[in-house]
Amino acid sequence: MSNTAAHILVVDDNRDIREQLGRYLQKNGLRVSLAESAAEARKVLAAAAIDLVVLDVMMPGEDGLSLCRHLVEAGSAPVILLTAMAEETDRIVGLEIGADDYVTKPFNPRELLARIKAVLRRTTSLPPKQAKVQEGEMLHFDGWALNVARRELRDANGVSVALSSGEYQLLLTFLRRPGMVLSRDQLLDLTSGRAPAVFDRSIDNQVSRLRRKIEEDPKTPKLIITVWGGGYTFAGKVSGAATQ
Amino acid sequence: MSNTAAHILVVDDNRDIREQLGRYLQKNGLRVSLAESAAEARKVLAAAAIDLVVLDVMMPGEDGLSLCRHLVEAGSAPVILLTAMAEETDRIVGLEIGADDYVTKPFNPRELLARIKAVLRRTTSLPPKQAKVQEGEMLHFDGWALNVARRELRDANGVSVALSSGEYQLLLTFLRRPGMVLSRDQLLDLTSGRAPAVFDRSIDNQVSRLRRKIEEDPKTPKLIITVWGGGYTFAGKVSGAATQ
DNA sequence: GACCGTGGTTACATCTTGTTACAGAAAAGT
DNA sequence: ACTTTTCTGTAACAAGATGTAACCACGGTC
Repeated sequence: MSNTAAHILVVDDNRDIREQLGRYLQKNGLRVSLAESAAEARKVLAAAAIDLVVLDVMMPGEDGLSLCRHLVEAGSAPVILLTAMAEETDRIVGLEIGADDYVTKPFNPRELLARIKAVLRRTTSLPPKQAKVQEGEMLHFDGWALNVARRELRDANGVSVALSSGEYQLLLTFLRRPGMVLSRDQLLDLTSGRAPAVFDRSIDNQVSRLRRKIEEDPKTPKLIITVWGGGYTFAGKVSGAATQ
Repeated sequence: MSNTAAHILVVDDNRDIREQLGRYLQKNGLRVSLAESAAEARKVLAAAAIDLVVLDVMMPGEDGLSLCRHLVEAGSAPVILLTAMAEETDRIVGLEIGADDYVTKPFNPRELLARIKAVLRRTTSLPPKQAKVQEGEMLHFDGWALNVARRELRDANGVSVALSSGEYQLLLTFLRRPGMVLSRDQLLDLTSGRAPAVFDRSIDNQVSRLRRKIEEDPKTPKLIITVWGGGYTFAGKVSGAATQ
């Protein structure tokens, strides 16, 4: 869980609701931004790191559902829908589109807060893209030391080993998620943000190249372990891990 | 995302609800297990890889909320609560405890399905059951030592024996449930999450392969014992057993 | 433009795992 | 006890996944 308060964006065309809700959330320890339209919301999203969006479905101009779909597809932030309609259809549509939750108006702010926290708990339990690099952050594993800011890897004797940016990115991705099995698609997304091609073997190759540099015996890897049919996992002990 | 259907556990003391819901979910491509009490649910959870639990809050015996709390704390599986009460208090309590969502009875199965999918989408985006492997967790049995984090098996002399992913997974499954008789279907589910094929002998083969590596005399196994007509059981003494 | 490092693609050897087949073992039937 | 049926062990095979060398395109340098 992050040590800084989560940043919530409230999108609602009704000023009263928007501001009252904003105050309530702020009072409960959250950082809050407000937007009165989908267009304004997009601007905020582009300019700030938003952890969660509370979104009114019914708004003039661009529909809330459309913005919701966009957010989900882009994976930018989890969404809780506000809907004035008690009709199931709309709520279900919202969830099917991929909203993380919804609340019907009129809503109890305490309930909305609980739902926000529930969604955040799931969402932030595993970091999204990549956290910002701490100043001078060092990651140690199996005798190696990675200086994150300098992108420099040194062995137990302090000898520097050059990493290409792809190798660095891959290693960092592993070190931030030790013990977790990451699929090739996830690795591709996390290292380069690229979508997988049909027969994409680029990750396999990067893994092979990285192993050649950090494994004692690349033929029997002890650090980057293959999970057959699943991907790869980093099996080494990582210390100085970033609290992300 | 997994390539196999998600496995849902429905816990409700009302037989009609339980079975109707089970059928509905199954018809919609999910694998389903049923339990009529919290106690039964715990058994199923120990014996199968459950991806999500749909849980009635009000049940005789152990309260649903108590089981829910346990599940959330252990990180075993996400939970959707079923509550008969429309009262906000209970719903909020459920969310505050850490349930991933709730649905009030009487519920629309289609909505529940949408919610299940929404929760699974979040949950499976990064592997779930993957519970936190204890740092340096070691499992010892019959002179062997399995380092869980490193996926490394060593014999009494410290000689490392290479295990394939499947063998490791199978061994871990046994070690976590010593003395318990596990059917082939359960083992298949627990090791790979796969549903059994019609004449599925893959587990037999994996057992055979694992025996070849860890049994002194694979012809007369002492550790992985066949239960005729029942499955297999691990007969060795396991120490350093994990909280699972 | 030649040179170089990087990283994706291709190709092929190798490894892993599920399937099949058949022999043997255990239970059930007679 | 003998036969039949069912289940299990495992060798052999095949499909699919992975490791990696080799190749090539691209962008940056000099």
